[in-house]
Amino acid sequence: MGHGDGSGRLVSLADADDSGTRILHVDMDAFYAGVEVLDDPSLRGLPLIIGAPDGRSVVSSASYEARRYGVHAAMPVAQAIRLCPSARIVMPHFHRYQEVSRQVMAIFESITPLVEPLSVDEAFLDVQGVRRLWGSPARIARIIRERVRDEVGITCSVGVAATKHVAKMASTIAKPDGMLVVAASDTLDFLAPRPVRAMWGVGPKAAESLESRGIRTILDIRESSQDMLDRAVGPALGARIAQLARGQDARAVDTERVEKSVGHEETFDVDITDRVFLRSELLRLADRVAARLRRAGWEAGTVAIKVRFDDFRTVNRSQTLAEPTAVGQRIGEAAQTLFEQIASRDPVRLVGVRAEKLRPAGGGGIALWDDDEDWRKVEGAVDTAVARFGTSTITRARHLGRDEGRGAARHPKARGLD
DNA sequence: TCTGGGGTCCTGCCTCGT
DNA sequence: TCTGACGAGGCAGGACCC
Repeated sequence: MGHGDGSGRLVSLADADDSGTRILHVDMDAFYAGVEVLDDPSLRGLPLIIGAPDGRSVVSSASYEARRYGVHAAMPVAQAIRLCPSARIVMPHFHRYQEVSRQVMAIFESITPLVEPLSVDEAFLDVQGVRRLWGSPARIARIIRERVRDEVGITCSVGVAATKHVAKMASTIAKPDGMLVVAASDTLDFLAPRPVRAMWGVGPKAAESLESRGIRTILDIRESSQDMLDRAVGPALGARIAQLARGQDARAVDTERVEKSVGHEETFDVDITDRVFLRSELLRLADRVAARLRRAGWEAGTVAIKVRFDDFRTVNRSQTLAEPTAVGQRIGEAAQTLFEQIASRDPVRLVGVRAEKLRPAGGGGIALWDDDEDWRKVEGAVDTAVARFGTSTITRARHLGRDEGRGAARHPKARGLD
């Protein structure tokens, strides 16, 4: 287990017992704020709020200096400014965060091929198979922390444990800039005193329901009947937390997670009653969704919309399409039809469009590859597609088969590009 | 006081086919 | 032909995560 090192950080001792561990959870510290400091060192040590200063935006990330004032992610920026008037407000630079994220993930992948990114700023690593190469899991965790700091310039926290759930909890406790190793034999003692809310998957509602029944710690979960847990949080979550509380978590590090839906939504600066404008916004969002689908080589089987009214009431509508599609116009028309089915004419603060039930594109079209071997599917003929993107950026083009998505038949115009 | 945007998963209800 | 049971799948809402 770990200890405080006097700086407020939690760092496991060099000879910490890591027996029975194989999973690392690595989490960047206040990632967006860290990247902003990296790019502008004059911000170091200042309370930073990452988020748009106007409109209805919320805090995307806050530096630890700002967090001391009670500022946290998802809080309205206006409220954050009231709590910490001296904070510097920085507009988010999401592309830059993606870029730094790729650097960090590349370090992980240079250590082990078993990397499961959870988001831009965190990942699970399974290091069982690379121990002979790099050493014990705790040693690998130290190497990663050093390399991320030295090669990228930001800090991260690492949890080392036998399971994903415990590794995740350990990294949270170790934050910021810390590391916590939980040997397999220490798992139950580590979990026992923690509040139920600390478990991954237990949010405010589930925690409230458990606490109202006197279940406050993970030990309480362990000592509760399955029936009681099921009544509190439902059978699925009840079964899961019962297992996790006993340190049982068989989930492997999954390197091949596939997207199940793709969507875009937008909150307006002011609430909108103009139906024509709202319909055009749905079409615009549908175009963006469709473009992403085509880039990824997917088609949508279902289109869903989300409408949030001025009183924050949220309505979802979805429709399964007769034919899957990645065409913006068709997704947009489906979205508009769903929108018309909503009777309320109250002012709208948000609309969203989501493509669900994704499947590989197989309805024909053209696949175009670029220099980076990224490919996108384009509707229409090769002539139009190649002319649209220019031969300088296209290295290969191929007809997509109707059934298999990437059929082999080649258009004469694609010859020479392949 | 004000509540983003991108997702996943679960639950309950309903319809439909067998 | 009618009826009830049952499972599958569609749909809506909500909790949760970063």
